[in-house]
Amino acid sequence: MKKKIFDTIKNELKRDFVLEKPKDLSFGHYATPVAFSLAKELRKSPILIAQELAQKYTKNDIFQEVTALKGYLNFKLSNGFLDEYSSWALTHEDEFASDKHDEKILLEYVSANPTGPLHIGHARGAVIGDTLCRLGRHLGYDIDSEYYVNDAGNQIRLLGLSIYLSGIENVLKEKADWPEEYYRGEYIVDLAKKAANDFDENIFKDEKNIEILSDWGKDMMLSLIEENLRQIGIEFDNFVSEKSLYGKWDESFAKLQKSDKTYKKDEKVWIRSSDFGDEKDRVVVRDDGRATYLAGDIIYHDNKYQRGYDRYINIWGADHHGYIARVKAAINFLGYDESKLEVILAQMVSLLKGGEPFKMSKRSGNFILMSDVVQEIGKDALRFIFLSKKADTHLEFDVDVLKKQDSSNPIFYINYAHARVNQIFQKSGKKIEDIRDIELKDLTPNAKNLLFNALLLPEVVEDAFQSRQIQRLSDYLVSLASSLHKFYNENRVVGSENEDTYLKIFATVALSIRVGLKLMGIEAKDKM
RNA sequence: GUCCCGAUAGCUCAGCAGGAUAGAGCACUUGAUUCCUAAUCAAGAGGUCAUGAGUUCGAAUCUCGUUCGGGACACCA
Repeated sequence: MKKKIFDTIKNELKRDFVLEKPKDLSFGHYATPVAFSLAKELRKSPILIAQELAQKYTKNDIFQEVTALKGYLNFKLSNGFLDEYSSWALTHEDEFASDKHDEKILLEYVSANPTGPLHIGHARGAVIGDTLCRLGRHLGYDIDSEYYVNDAGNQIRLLGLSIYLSGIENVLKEKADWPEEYYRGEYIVDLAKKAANDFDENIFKDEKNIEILSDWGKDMMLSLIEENLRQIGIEFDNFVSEKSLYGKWDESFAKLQKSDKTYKKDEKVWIRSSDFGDEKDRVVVRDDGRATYLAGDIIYHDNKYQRGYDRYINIWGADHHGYIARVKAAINFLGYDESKLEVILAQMVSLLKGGEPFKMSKRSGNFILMSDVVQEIGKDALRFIFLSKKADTHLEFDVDVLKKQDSSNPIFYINYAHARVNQIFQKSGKKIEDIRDIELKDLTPNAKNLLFNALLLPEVVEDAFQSRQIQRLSDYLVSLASSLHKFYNENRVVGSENEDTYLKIFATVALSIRVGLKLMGIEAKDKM
């Protein structure tokens, strides 16, 4: 809708301009302050310019009225335009708010270490990533989602060791000698017991078995993580194992060396990441010849770029921010365009319940499990809360609020609007097919504005994806639901002379809510 | 010390490449139900947009400084 209007206006204007929505719909549906920027060039008052411009749009099917007010140019859409669009949308639900784009995107998210179940912080990145994926695909982007599995290195050995020691204590009932760092938490004990069952108790009697337990534990954790993800409606296209890429190190390393951005110092190999704003250069190969953790990411990104996407999006926890510069540097040194990589940082989450804040820490064992929160408030509420706040702000929320069944709980409020429309249709005894092609006549300003709001979904979806600001979609749905509730309270639908007209508008509202929620991974309810 | 993110109503947060009178929800006060679910709606009250300067027709929004809060600063992954 916006695109069409933009083009129509541009046809006359023949220059770039900003199209915005006025604060108050009584001004118009769209507006532009273009006269202000023209004022300087033309050396005329913006008020006059706006008046002259408004004249140009008198003959037009899309606009009912174009007016100039205090220098602003306001466009009021015609009933016919909105009506036609509404009819189309109601018969093309799957295509509504969709689009076509050519870009191929690789979206990497979650990528939590397979050393424990997902905690609430992981869930935020997971939900944001999954929703971006849904939005992008609906808009016609070709997106692959990917989970990078850190299945090599110390933390995996630490997992095996933790299971091993836990087995000694909890299965063999002997005293174990715990090192300073190890994984805590119930799940380690569970793993130890399961290991005793799957293998044999004797596995805890020889330190050589730690390696076996590491590998086995990693697999167990990965399938637990996949199960956690399924709980909130997330499935990945690919899982890429860090370990499996290690064989390619020589190849990637050779590319790096060609760039003359590597050098040897103190028997180690460094990359000049400080050229890219990193605090200092980083070691990629230690003096004993072993590659560092960064090497893993270098191979992985080499691998990603070899697969030839137009754009790469990584969603990382905020604690990884220091990593962006060095990974981008490495990508550049490998000979690729690092600007194709976009990193979204998901900030920390604090959870409240009864006013008590929890801090989470993966190592300490007192982190909040995502699955516990899902159990408390359900998948939909969890998804919604993460999608209703900007990724880059710290988020604090109270689980008790999301359990409430009233307007303080936004997901409930939206669903209620959707269910309400459904109930009204049932009362009226009509179906969408009965009213979707009728002509809307004599629309009151309020009815027209409600319809207009419902038809905004496509541009909101586009904007939410392009700007990676998903909260714009959730905000929109809340305000659309609010408009519906308001209209419902002011107007009787069933039995009124406007019944069909209102049903059609309501159906359009419900359509936007349903499609919008679906893109957020939430199924709209027909009944509360 | 360096870097990243933030600071908007009592609380939790929006504010869309600067634009019309600063928004929502919660909480608070008041009102609406013989009628489609009042699980809702309406009205009221509540703000020096942390702070100082700059840019310009115009700043919550852009730039710089300051203050406060959170986080990150491994040859660990």
